[in-house]
Amino acid sequence: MATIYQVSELAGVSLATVSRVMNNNVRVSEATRNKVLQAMEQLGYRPNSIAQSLASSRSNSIGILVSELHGPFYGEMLTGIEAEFRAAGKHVIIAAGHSERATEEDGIEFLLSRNCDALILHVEAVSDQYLIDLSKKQTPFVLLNRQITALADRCISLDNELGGYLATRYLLEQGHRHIAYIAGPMWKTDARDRFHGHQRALAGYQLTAEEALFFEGDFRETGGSKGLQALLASGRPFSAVVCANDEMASGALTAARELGYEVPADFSVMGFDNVNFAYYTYPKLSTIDYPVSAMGQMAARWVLQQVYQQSSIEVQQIFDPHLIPRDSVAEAAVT
Amino acid sequence: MATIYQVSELAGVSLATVSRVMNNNVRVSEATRNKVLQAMEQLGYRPNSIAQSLASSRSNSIGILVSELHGPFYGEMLTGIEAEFRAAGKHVIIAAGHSERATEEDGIEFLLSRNCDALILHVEAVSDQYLIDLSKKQTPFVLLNRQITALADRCISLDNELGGYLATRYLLEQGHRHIAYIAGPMWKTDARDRFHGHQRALAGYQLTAEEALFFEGDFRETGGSKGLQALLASGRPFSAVVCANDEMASGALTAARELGYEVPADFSVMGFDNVNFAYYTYPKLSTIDYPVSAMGQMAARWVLQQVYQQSSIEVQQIFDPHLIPRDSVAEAAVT
DNA sequence: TAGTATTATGTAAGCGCTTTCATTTATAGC
DNA sequence: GCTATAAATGAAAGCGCTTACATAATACTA
Repeated sequence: MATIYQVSELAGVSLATVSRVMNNNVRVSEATRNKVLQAMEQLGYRPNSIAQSLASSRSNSIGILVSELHGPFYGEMLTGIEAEFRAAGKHVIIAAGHSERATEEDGIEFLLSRNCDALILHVEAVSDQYLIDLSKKQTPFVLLNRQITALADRCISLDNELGGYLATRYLLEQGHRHIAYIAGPMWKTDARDRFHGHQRALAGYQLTAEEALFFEGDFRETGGSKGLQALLASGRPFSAVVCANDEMASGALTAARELGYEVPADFSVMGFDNVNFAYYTYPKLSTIDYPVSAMGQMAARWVLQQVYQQSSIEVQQIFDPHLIPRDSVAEAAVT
Repeated sequence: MATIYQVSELAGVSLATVSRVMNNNVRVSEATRNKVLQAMEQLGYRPNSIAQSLASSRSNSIGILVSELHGPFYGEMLTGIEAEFRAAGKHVIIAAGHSERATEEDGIEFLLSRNCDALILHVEAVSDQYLIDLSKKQTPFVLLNRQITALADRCISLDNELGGYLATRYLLEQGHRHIAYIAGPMWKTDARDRFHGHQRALAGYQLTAEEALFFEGDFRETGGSKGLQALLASGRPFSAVVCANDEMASGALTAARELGYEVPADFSVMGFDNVNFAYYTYPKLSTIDYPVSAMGQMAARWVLQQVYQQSSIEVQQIFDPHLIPRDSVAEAAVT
């Protein structure tokens, strides 16, 4: 591989000049620039990004930590991130945290050791304090899908409360008055926020959430099926159930079918997230869209703006979810 | 950040010695090693991987090019790859090729410019010749899910023909004799191979594929629904349809329902790939499992073995698919 | 115990760039 | 035409490591 030195020789200029041409430094005359460009072409020169990084103390790499690389969610996020950085000539190093504290901390440590210029973190298990401490170190980072007051300016998240509100309001508008709720693990902020939105929507109709119609699930399919069974077993009538995510909604759908109920004829089901398979369930799941790709892209922009000084870029920190009506919700029968 | 120099000062040894303890070079006495380790600890020293790379001309990074980062397929693959490399202290740089020639070549160029030690490529649009040319350059690479004779030793792929065979044989075993086929784009090798497997299975029962019961789809949902409509319109009776992938199978399922047919009562449907949502369709899709995560892992091992000389590692190049029976296939009614 | 083979450590030359500072060359002002 | 100023280029010092090669310390042999 040709080096900058060979280019400089062939072009008959100094190293420094070649470097200037590469970095589009203004201080090069047209004539020289052309000579250099031609020499590069001729040698098939490609800069050594490692050497560039060492000399400039910038790796042009951004570390991404997500919980999983598979699954319907993170792929979308990565897509948004990668596209944005690729266009900017930066590259992305990925690591998986598997929602476990030790693995997440490990992953961050790993990315840091890779000299990333910045980090985009989607972490669940690590403590707020850990992140606050991390923020005092060198490497800047953004947090996706997490709100920490002390770090508010580096958080990009969804208005989960609004999403919860929209889901339940939709059901109310369809005439439902007895609405069951299958929540996520309530120690997770987003699970709590979604439920609060649910409560607010009910309050708008002078209703409150009934204790007997609440089930705390685990954001997985089994949580949804267990939840539906528990709800049914409670004996309290309901005409709709909102699930705090699509996995649980899918579980509820399956359980309903197995128990001989028909959705949405017997009761309606709402999901949350609009993951890819929500479209493949039967009936197709009505849900709340989580604009995860856009949020990933925005995280990338935050980095571009804060770390690489691309100041023209606008950053939006809070995203709004919106309703995706499909087939799993119907109007309530008039009682 | 502390440098190796500061460590060496604190420990009272030379640069070289510190470097040796880092690289676990044997030629260091216990006493010195401990002194150095302690100094590192004390300074919170972390080696600068960029400088290491420049000096050793090894970046410890592996470039991954996949078609998409989202979707049910590539995430699994990346999971397998990342886990393997992470454990080996290597890192992964990802880029998306979007199944377009220019973007794929671009992506490869990009990864190359990042000084990757090796590449793992899942490319569809780039020509065989391009890859053969690439193989003559410095950077080694493995090909996932692609067979090129001239590059056989760096191909890791699924036995698609076998998969196609298994799918159809299963249907035959269930008593089906009139089996329709919705293929992928026949210019793609895997689509062709799967179809050949189908033919071989039929031949085993002294049957041949009927022209009228063949439809060339596009591996997408719409291809499946259009395909089913065309098949139905042909007027030829069939009791089962095998789709060359799960997306098309899902499309067929939806179309069947919309046209008033019931699966598997009216006819059975087979998919291929076993992507995550295959479990969420109704009825749950019987399909052929594509061990994509294992294959990703194997690609990573190939790299570890070939590029980083971890010779103890075994590499398997051809993977076998296997049958996943679920609910979309039933026994054929006796005629 | 001298002489040799080993083993442990140090010295210093890069790796391929960026960037500061100094120098040369062109442009302008009078 | 000569100085003052700006623009273009060059020289060279790193960036933080690895790795020959040289040297010093220790162990082994006869």
